[in-house]
Amino acid sequence: MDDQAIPLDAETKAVEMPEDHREELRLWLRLLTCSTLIEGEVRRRLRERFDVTLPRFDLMAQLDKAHDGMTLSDLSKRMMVSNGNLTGLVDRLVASGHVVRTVSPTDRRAMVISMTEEGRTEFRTMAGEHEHWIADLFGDLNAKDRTDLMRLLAKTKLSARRAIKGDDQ
Amino acid sequence: MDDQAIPLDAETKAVEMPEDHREELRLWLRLLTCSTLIEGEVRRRLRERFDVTLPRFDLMAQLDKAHDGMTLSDLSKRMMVSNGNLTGLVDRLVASGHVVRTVSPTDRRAMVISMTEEGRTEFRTMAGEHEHWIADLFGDLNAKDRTDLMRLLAKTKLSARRAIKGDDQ
DNA sequence: GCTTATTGTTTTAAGCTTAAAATAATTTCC
DNA sequence: GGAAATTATTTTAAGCTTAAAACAATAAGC
Repeated sequence: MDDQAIPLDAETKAVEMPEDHREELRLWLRLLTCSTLIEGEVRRRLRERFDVTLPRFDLMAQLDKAHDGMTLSDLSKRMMVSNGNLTGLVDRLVASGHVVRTVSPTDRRAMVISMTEEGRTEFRTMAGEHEHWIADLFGDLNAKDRTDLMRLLAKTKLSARRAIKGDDQ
Repeated sequence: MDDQAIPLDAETKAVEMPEDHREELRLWLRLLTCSTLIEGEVRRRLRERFDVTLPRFDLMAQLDKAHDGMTLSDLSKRMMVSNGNLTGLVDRLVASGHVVRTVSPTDRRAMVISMTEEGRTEFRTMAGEHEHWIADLFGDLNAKDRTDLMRLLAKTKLSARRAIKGDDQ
């Protein structure tokens, strides 16, 4: 009866009442929606305009930054995908002539993946347009919005990493 | 030679120089990283803890909100995935006893998907833990951070929708 | 009522993704 | 130098995802 009348301090409340985390849930759903929405559109345009998939574009984006190629493991870490996934992805990019596989001169287990000349040229064209798409998709955010969002996402990333790191050791 | 010495006003600059959109690009990559990081962890925990996949969890989350079931098309719109995708997803959830298919009484083309009693019970357990995971993952954000991020993501979502709507009509 | 267009779903083919197991080469440690 | 552990990659099996085509039922326009 008196539940609502008795004021509780934050500590007591945290211990005695089941906490309400709906706000965080809504935040997560909104973050996911934004991400899904933009990613889907980028996928659609990459296919429509260049007949390329997002994973292939992402892989080439990594290779474009590294001048002397990268090993599968490096790519795997950077792209946050499994090694097995990359095997097939690289197969298809080799078949289409965008990248080549070479055995590492220093480690015979490792494969070094590098872009071909044509792959690089084609990627740069795609990347140029891609940058404009992103600018357009984020076009209604002003300079302050962008700075604030950047900072908050950085904080979110750290928070998530902290939660992930801590959960099994 | 004098390029750097001549000051240009914003308008002139915008027209004559290739614009630099690296900031928006970094913003997008950071948004995507956050989303991927959290989503990956949620997937991992759902599998580990309940042996369920994220798409199945998401589908059940939609059904849990709608008391009298939903048609495939409704689910497709809400979940932002293709119809064909849902066919297989529902197949598997029917096989595991979480949901049932019934033909719509008003439209013989439409299938109404609804949760079974056991499916609902199991989902609520999962949803309860899931909410805590999210609260933990976002745990380092204070109340103001959350409000600000919520607002900025809403703005981003609108901006993206505007850009998507406008691009082919 | 009949034709046409629309809507709802499934099928198909291709590609993406993962975890787990298998394979191969290197490094570490006696 | 040889056994054991680690590291790099591939294979496998299962599931997710999409676009496009096929199919089925309903709605709209005459």
